[in-house]
Amino acid sequence: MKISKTEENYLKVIFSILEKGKPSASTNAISKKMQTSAASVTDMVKRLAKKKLAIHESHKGVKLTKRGGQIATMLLRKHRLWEVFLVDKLDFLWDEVHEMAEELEHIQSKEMIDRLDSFLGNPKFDPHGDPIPDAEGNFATRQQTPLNEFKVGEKGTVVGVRESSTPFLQYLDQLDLGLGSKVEILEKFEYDNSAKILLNKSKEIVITGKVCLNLFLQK
Amino acid sequence: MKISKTEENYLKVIFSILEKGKPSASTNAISKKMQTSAASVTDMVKRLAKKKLAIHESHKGVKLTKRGGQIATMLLRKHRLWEVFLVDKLDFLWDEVHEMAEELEHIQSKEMIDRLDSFLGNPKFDPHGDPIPDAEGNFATRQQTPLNEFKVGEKGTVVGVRESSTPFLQYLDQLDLGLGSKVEILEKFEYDNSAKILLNKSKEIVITGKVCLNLFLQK
DNA sequence: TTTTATTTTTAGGCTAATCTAAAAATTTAT
DNA sequence: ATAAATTTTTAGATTAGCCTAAAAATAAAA
Repeated sequence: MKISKTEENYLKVIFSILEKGKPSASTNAISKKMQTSAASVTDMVKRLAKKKLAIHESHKGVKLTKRGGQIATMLLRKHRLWEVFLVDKLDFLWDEVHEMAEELEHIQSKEMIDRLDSFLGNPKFDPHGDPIPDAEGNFATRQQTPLNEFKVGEKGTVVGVRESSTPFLQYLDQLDLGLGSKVEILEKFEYDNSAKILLNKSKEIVITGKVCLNLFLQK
Repeated sequence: MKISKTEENYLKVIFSILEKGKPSASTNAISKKMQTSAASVTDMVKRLAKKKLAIHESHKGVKLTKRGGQIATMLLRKHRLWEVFLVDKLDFLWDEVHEMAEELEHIQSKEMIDRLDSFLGNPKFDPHGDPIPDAEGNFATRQQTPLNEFKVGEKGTVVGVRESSTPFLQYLDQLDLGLGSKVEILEKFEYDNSAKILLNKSKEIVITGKVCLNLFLQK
């Protein structure tokens, strides 16, 4: 059975909602992420259910079947491997690759993606620190904590970002605060959740609460 | 103006027909190559004409506008560069890459393809010996002659194939007669256009008229 | 607990790309 | 030059994916 690019995009969005711990993805949540009307979502969800990729109970949101989840996972694998390719081999910056990977992730061949994986040296994380599923769909796990949960005096290394929008990533580049940066918390300001940090043992900077919330560090 | 994948495929097919020296591409010729009905072709050709990508006079076939030709050329560029990537970097065989390249050629970013070009070392020919247009759309030319036009005693190097179907390429692999092979014509048999050749200065083999017709050599 | 607000679904329509069958135009052959 | 064959176009239908507007179901508030 053939799965269209559009269907794949819905599976990805549903997967990303379920991944956040929700028991099911609501029509509205999906329509917001997909930038389509709620009516279109209902349409598509029924089609996915008919293809045994999703489970849909009227007015109760949608879940993915095992197969639906596998497809979504392979899309993440492809997306993230292509991002590594674009950054490592074609020298793009981490904030430039998302759109291209959105297209590349729909290329079919499993053999190709497995070879790409090994060509890239079987990376475990993409340029934003997100884990890359292996050929069987297993994600690497890593002990990581959002910066806002760190206490004064604690140290860590930036290993991921919660959000990978271009403006946020460019802002991090400006701060010189990319993946691999060493951070020590010097002060925390409760009234706006900002913090003063020592960056790479050399530079003291103040970062906002939003940045603290969106950076993942390994202690 | 957005151009769909389907429209791109039509442009490619029309371009390939015009490339063979035809003054215009007929509805029937296009429908055969596209595996669709003639009626669908008429429909699409009108759409392409409305978008100023093609010129269509009823019952007189279709030509491409400058822009239509440019788009087709960029598709060839993308297709052939991806084929080089798949063979040189991911170690696929020359007969395995066509289908994957058919998908990859529709990825948009011009910046990406230019970087891919330089990552691959600006190759001038793809794994089948077909010329790769540069970023401005210029094709490399090369003095090449089909093997059937060679005379007894003449020598040459295989630089291209007229047809790149999987069975033909696999057959060439079996004969050990890939790109770069050195060939000397020992005998020509007129009754069926077959020939006896000395391959790589070491092995004498007989090849059929069809093979002679489909191999391009540089003298 | 009834009213109000929100969410979801249904109904009906649109466009791109396809099809088959039939009509019109062109080409080939007698 | 007219008939026959072929090619091309038109007409009308279909499917996927989308829309808006209205109806139905559920959740929130008074």
